[in-house]
Formats: sequence, C-alpha cells, structure tokens
Amino acid sequence: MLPQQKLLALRPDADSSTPLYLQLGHKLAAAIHAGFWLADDPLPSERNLCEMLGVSRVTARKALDLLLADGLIIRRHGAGTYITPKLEQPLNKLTNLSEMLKQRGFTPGSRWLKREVALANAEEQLKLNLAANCKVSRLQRVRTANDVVMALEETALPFLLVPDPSLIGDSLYEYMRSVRLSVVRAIQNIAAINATEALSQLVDVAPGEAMLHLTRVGYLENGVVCELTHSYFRNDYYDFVVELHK
Amino acid sequence: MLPQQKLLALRPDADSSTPLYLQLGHKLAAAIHAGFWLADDPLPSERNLCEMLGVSRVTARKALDLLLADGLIIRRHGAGTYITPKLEQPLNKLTNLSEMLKQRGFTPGSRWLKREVALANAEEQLKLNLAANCKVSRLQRVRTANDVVMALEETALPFLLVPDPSLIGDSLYEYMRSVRLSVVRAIQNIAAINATEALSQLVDVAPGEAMLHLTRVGYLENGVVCELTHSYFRNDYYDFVVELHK
DNA sequence: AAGTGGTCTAGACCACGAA
DNA sequence: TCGTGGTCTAGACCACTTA
Repeated sequence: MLPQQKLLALRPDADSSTPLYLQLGHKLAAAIHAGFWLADDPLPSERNLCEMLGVSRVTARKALDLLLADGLIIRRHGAGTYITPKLEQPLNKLTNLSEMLKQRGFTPGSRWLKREVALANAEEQLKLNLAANCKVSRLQRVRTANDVVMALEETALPFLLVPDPSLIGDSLYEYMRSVRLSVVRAIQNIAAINATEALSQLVDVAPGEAMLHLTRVGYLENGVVCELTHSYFRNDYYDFVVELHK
Repeated sequence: MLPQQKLLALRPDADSSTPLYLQLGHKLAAAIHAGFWLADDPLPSERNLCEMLGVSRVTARKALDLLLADGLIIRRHGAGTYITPKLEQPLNKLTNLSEMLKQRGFTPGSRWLKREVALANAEEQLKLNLAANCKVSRLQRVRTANDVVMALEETALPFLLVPDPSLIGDSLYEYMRSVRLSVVRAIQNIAAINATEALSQLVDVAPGEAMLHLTRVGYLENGVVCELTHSYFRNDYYDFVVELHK
C-alpha cells in the first residue's frame, strides 16, 4: 500500500457528530499503535497531513496536540514530528481502576463489604463540602486482581447525588455515568502508611507492611465535589505511574 | 477601577518575543491569583476578551486553554468561563522539589552524600539505555525542609551528558538548565516501602516505617533518557498530589 | 534555500444555557 | 432569542533545521 493510500484511511468523517480533530486524533493514535510508522520515523508534515486528510492545518495540529499530550509523539521545530521512541501508556487521564488493571493484563474483581447511608463524619463534611446534618452514601469494598486482594476502597458520595447505594453494581464508574454524574476532574493525594491490624486482615498482608494510601476528591463538570475516596493499596500489586510535562 | 480598565492592563505586548497566548495566559493566571475576579464569577466572554485585548479569539482561547490545563478555570458551554471554586495548585507540571517546598512554605535545603563517576549498574543500563561499559555520574543527597531531613535522593546521569558531577551545585535543576539539558518529560512510579535499617538512619525515621519510594525517568526534548532518580520520602513530610482530568 | 513546526488572524457556523 | 463556548477554515508570517 502506498503511503498516500494509507493516509487516506485516516480521513475523518465530516458528517459525524464527533469533532474532526478528535476523530483524527483517535485514528492517528490507533495507527501509531498499529505500527503504521516506525519509531524514530517522522510523521507526514502538518501541511501534508491536512492536504491529504482534507482538513485545515489548525485542525490537524489540534489532533496532533492530543497525541503530544499523551506522549505519543515528539515535535522538533524545523525538523518534523516523530513517534516517541519508547511507547509507554501512563495514567494522567481519569480512568477507573478496572480498566487500568485490564490494560496491565489482570482480571479485576471486587467484593462489597458495606453499602450504607449514614450521617457525614467530620472529614466527609469538610472534603465534600456538606453541612453537619447531611447524609452520605458510603461504600466499602475490597478490590481484587486475578482473585488476589489488591486494595481496600472506601468511598463517600453525597446522599443528594446518590441516594441509594444498593443500586450500584460492580462498577461505580458505570453507575455514575448512568445517572449522568461524570467526574471530570480529581485531586489525588498519595501517602505511605503502615498497615494497621484491621487493614492488614482485610487486604491480607502483614501488620506494619508499607501500603499506598490514596485519597481522591472528585469534581463534576460544574465544579461540585461529588466523591471522596480512600484507597489502600498493597504495594506489591500496584504502583502508581504519573507522566509529567514541562 | 472600571472593569474595562482592569482588562486593559492584561494586554499582551505584540513586540515581545514570547508568544501572545503565553503572555496572556500568564497575565490572566496572575490576575486570578490576585483576586481579580471572585470565585464562581464568570470571566469576560472570549469575544469580549479578544476585543479588549486586541488579539484574535483563537489566541485568547489558547491562553484560556493554559488556565484550563492548570485547573484555574472551568468552561461551561453556553454559560461562560468561571474561576475554579477551590484554588489548589497541584503538581502535574515538571517542577523541582525546591520550588515545590517553597510554595508550601518550607525552606528547602540539601546535603551531598556522594558525587561520583562509576560504571553503570544493571538498573542504570536498562533504564538509561546505556551499553554495559558506559559510565554514569551518580549523585546522592539528603534533602531537608526547614532543616529536617525529608528525603533521600539518588540520581544517575549518563556520563556523556554530565561528565563532572562535582560541578553541580545546590540545584541539579539549575545545573541541567545551564548546560542546556532540559528535562521536558518524565515518568514517575510511586510505591510504598518499609524503611530499611540503612535508609532509616539516613532519613531519621524508625526502621520499618512506611515511606514513599518515587522512581523517576526523565527525558530530554529529543526523547533521550537523561536521568534516573530514586527518591525516598518520609511520609510525614511529603505527600504527593496529582490532578487528573477527563 | 526549502521544508518544518510555531504563532496568529478574521470570520464563520454550530450546540448549548439562561432569561 | 441571545450570548456563550466549541469547532473549523484559508491564509499568512516567523523561527528553526537540514542539506
């Protein structure tokens, strides 16, 4: 197949409801992962791309911006745009743990320990921005990878947003999406702790063992806090990857 | 001061060598931090902004994109652009630890334990992509906050890039910049460990205490790996903040 | 000198939110 | 309905790299 013909397959659909730059970004990412271009090879120039794909240069560039943000490509001023030599796919994006584990080749699972409605405790009032008499839906579960306990997860959601926690199935993420509560931004704190006696029994490690304690506050699109989660990870089953940019 | 006059102060300098959208982005960020607009207040609309500031809408938008990436603003389609209610400044950017500590009100310091040139060990060969007989400059230091030991940091740099580690002063970051070696991308792994006997003495904690172990691989603009760092943080002095977006 | 990415413009149309 | 953000275009000039 000639290079020109390969490119033609990436043409975005102008009649689709998804923006051109997103379509193009996804197609390009897929092409890169499929080995469409060799590592250290230059991609077609922006001017070539937009001519072949029938979009403006601004749009092509915006698609490439997506790839850049994901670390898939590197731009060199005056020289060209290149595939990032080392392909890793770290998590800067908001993904759910299940997806993440699947990508790493594990089979995720979970077991509910608690699904209750209760008065918000002091921390929940503070972090979720609730009044003293407000209620929260509180969830507690152990999460597994290949049937081995990997983490304990405790989540608190404002009662007003999630009044019936028993409706939540295996995936909190799926449930939130189904009731139009989409977490678009989160702030996570990561600390190290020694497993307490209670914790060590739940996640099946020795007391005192070092674990990762992840505290996460999630925000809806309108900026409202909607989720407070504490996760306690066995360090031998999980380490957290962050990608940084200048 | 009238709103219009306030906005005029944000006009970028067209003759400056820094791009308009960067100038504007910085000015807007500064204005937000200075309390120029109240939280939950809408910013001027994009069309107003670009008219008042004498730039195109695309440029104004690109400046706002910067603020969005930093979590300073929230856009609501059809409604307007708003200051993010809760102002936090988490670290998705590539900052050096010193800057970070200063922002949190600590006085950073460090004490060198080792600055040597040696043959790359197995891990360094692998992570830094070096041949078996290659040398590395190896640095080890304890880092302090308000004169209390906070972390142990071990860095390996390819000898070809940094041949004389004794030239590195207090700030590795400053040194790298001075020799035109700018880390623009890094991948960090975070895990929890129990302090070993040796480690516990260096950072002044009890043996077995939970610590954060951060492994960081830094890349230059051209994609070359140039830095491998292991940091061991006392969890009572540091917890890592990550901001996530959809 | 030719080609590349980096920036910028003026103007257009669409989809969404609020009055 | 009107103003907002979201997308898109065609064309321009600059700065940089490579040969």
